[in-house]
Amino acid sequence: MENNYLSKFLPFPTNSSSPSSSSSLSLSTAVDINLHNNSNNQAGYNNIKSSSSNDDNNNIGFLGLMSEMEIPATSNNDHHDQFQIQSSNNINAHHGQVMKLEKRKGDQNSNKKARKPRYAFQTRSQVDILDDGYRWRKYGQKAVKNNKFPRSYYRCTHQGCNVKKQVQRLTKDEGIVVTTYEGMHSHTIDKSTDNFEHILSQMQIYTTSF
DNA sequence: CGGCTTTGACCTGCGC
DNA sequence: GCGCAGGTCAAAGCCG
Repeated sequence: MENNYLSKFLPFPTNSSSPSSSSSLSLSTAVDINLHNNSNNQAGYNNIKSSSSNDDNNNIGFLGLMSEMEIPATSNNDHHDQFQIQSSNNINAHHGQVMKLEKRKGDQNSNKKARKPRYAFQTRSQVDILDDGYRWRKYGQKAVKNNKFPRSYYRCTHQGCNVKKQVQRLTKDEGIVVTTYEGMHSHTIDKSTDNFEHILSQMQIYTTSF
């Protein structure tokens, strides 16, 4: 049920499985989720807040999700390139950078490559890396304008899986971590994600009608 | 030794 | 055209 719903938005299969073991995260209170199905409905993003009314360092509040849903395969429009997280901080997770799946040398055909949808999660957490059960390799880190925290770039290490994610902490609220997923995992979870599943199970999902 | 992180260089797109 | 910012590469180093 919820999992099905979630799996619609999450960049990974949410088939509940994988029992026990540890991860670095814990969750002690319920959190609210607000799912936004694309669109310009960014205003609501600012209104998302965690119901866990505490700032306990160990708690994770899931503050929101934004998604850039499927880009019409045949669309030739470029404006899809612009992906923005808008928060009170003006995080700009933007950028229609063409994915360089191959070497950067002379992109032979100048076709516009459609970008994969990206999903941004805001979480309140002490740790930057949410243990979602997949294995990630960090491949870059960049200073971000107007943000004292760098943005980190990760790629799924599973063979043939091209999923990427970016992790960035807000300047204005250092407790908030924005994780942006790009692409879909084509495989099952690599390691057990007890706690993450726990997190998911405690999420309260709010759907807004558009 | 293999897997991972760090980090500077490089590439690309965009705005002026 | 230039400069800036975002995104990626890849060599070097670290660690178990």
